[in-house]
Amino acid sequence: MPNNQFKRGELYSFITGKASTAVARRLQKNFKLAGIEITIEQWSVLYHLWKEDGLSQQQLCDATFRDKPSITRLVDNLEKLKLVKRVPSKDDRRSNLIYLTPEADQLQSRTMEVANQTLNEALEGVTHGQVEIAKEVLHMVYENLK
Amino acid sequence: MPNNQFKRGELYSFITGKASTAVARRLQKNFKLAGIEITIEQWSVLYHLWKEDGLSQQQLCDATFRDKPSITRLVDNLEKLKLVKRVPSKDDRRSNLIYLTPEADQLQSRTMEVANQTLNEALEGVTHGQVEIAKEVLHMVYENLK
DNA sequence: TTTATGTAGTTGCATAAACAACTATATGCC
DNA sequence: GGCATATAGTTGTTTATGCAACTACATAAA
Repeated sequence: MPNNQFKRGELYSFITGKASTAVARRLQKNFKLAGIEITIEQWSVLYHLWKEDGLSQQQLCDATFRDKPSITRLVDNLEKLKLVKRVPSKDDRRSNLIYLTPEADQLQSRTMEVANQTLNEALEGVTHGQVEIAKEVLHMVYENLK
Repeated sequence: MPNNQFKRGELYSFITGKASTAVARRLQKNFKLAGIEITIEQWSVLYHLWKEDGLSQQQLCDATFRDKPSITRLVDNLEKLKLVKRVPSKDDRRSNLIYLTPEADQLQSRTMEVANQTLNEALEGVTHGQVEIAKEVLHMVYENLK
């Protein structure tokens, strides 16, 4: 079924490229326009900390689908920006718990607003039903490969 | 509609993260298992050159949705690997035309086979109709933000 | 023909990813 | 207790991205 192969190939390029790149760049641009000087990778870490503070680096790895070195360096950079603090865990001395600073708390509402606006831009003209199916497909792709 | 917001937020994370990361990692792993020693970014450039040889770097930018510095460096690395050659254009002396080497030609069939296998793994259990809708959504997202 | 403006490509800098090798601490078993 | 093994986090190296500044060439208008 060569025709189907070709169409799948297109999906492939969408999944790995075009759409996610476009979303990432627009989000970064909108952060900058709003005067929010963080990267989207840093944002993806803060996003989980805003939901629940004091996560370990390993928990951040699981939440953000990154490996340990990536989280080490993202936390390094967030610490440099004074947005988080590493606090050694008392229960397990190998482990750091990551806490938000007041500066990071201040950033939350503006940042989430920009993210929501960007999402609305991205999904303009897309129906709720289409979104549900796209989510299902992307979820199945993830489950197939994780 | 806060419930819908939340569900959109999930799509967001799928588009920018989970699924595309999983696909990229699996593809890289499968290349390595097959003894194909290129990165998926290099592959995405070769992919277009296999379709049509002698593209300019600007045409590769458009085809791969990368900026010019990214293509400059990908072509640098592909040249180091002796997979492509820069040939100055005679029509426009600012422009390089990128040609595949015999080594790159040799790589094509194995590489495309691995890519197709990986795509089949990724889409296992996903129907043709679902794929079409996911493509449509990702395309609209891209068009909304490009 | 000169000048302005646009386009192709390169370079420098900061951030991030994948992978491998490493240290330190915890846990489970003899 | 003491040893093997697992887990949390760090560091080094290579590759890649985004942005800004730059060079060289092309084109169009005065």
